[in-house]
Amino acid sequence: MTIDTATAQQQVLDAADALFYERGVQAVGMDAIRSASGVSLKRLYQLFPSKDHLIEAYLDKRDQQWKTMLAEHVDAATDPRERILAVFDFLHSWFLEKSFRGCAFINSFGELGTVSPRVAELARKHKAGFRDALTELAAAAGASDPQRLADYLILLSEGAITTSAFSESPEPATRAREAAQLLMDANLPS
Amino acid sequence: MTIDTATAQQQVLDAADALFYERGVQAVGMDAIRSASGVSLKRLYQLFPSKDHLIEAYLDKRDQQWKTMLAEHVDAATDPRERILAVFDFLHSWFLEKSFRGCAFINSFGELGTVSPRVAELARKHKAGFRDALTELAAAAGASDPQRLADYLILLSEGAITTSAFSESPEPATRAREAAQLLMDANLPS
DNA sequence: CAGGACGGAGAACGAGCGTTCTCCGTCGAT
DNA sequence: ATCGACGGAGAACGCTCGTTCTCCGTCCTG
Repeated sequence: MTIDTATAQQQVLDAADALFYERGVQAVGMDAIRSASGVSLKRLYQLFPSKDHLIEAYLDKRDQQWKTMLAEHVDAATDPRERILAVFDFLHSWFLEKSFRGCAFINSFGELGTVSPRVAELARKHKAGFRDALTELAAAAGASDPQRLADYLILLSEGAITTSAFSESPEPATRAREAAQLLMDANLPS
Repeated sequence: MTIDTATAQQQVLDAADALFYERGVQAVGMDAIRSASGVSLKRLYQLFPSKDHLIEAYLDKRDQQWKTMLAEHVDAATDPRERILAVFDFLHSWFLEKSFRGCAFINSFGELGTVSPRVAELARKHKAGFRDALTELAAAAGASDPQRLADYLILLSEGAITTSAFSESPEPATRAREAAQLLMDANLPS
């Protein structure tokens, strides 16, 4: 049976996403992706000329997904402080996913950061995007030094992500939320 | 020339430590360790029966080293609050090392956490040790809920480690130190 | 001095990887 | 109905890896 290009691409990307995220990029072979996606190797290499291309597409997809889900949580709140706290509610719901295995960018960077400039760049871009979003939220909440508050929030978020991945518990998100509240008390007016 | 067992073991472990940490465990072959250590493959396998054993020894070494350096920084201070802040001074000096590449346990866990229970266990043990140390410091500082304060400090520390690894800057340590100070103001008496 | 245990250098082996190729069946165009 | 472009299944290729083996020189022991 022949599969049309768009859905084949989708199936490959979905399979790659699940496998790369669960086992790490290096531990997953192209054969495993072919089996999981049901797309033949030949077609797979027509869609993505090399494994590196597929890894990039995987990270791109993760970045977009992450941004979308974050925005959904944040935009559900209107009060500026609540919008900041929504970041940690987002993390909490993320940590509850059965497949949660930490941040794909941290993991990939740990694996390939020194050897693949492209992966390092994508990881940095992802984190920069997060920092920009937090800075904007901090500014909207009236922080006198939005970048500084954003940096604090980043530390809590990144810490929660890795701690939750290790402990296999969503609790770090609620702890981070508490700490964020205390830091906002110290860094926001009234 | 023949090398005595103890120094051969040391050379292998040093080479493995440098290479594993820099490039990740999976990306480094036994041949690279043999070249870097100057110990023949045969002897290498007498000292460490498999690569897995060597990885464990590498993580053990990192754990001990890390604990020792942390203790040195903390014990240089006497005031309980200063002893907590010394944790972040330690991180800062660590981040300044040219070879700094994030936390070896986070990196290894990202690579092998799902496939090697031994690595996962060692990583969890390392982090548990850090948490115990912070809890003790928080208790000594008179925190009403030492575990809670310790959890906040862990989030800041882990966040600083990964953020610094990404940004290749030691600044996250000073930001984490600031945030820790604010959180201590909110969680410690007087 | 003879024998043998040991270590070094690196070849060898079997497995797995990323990537390409072969073979064959299908299907649309003329 | 015939031809040709295309896709699927998976074999094949070249490489690298973890691990073992072979060969040879060295040095300690009697």
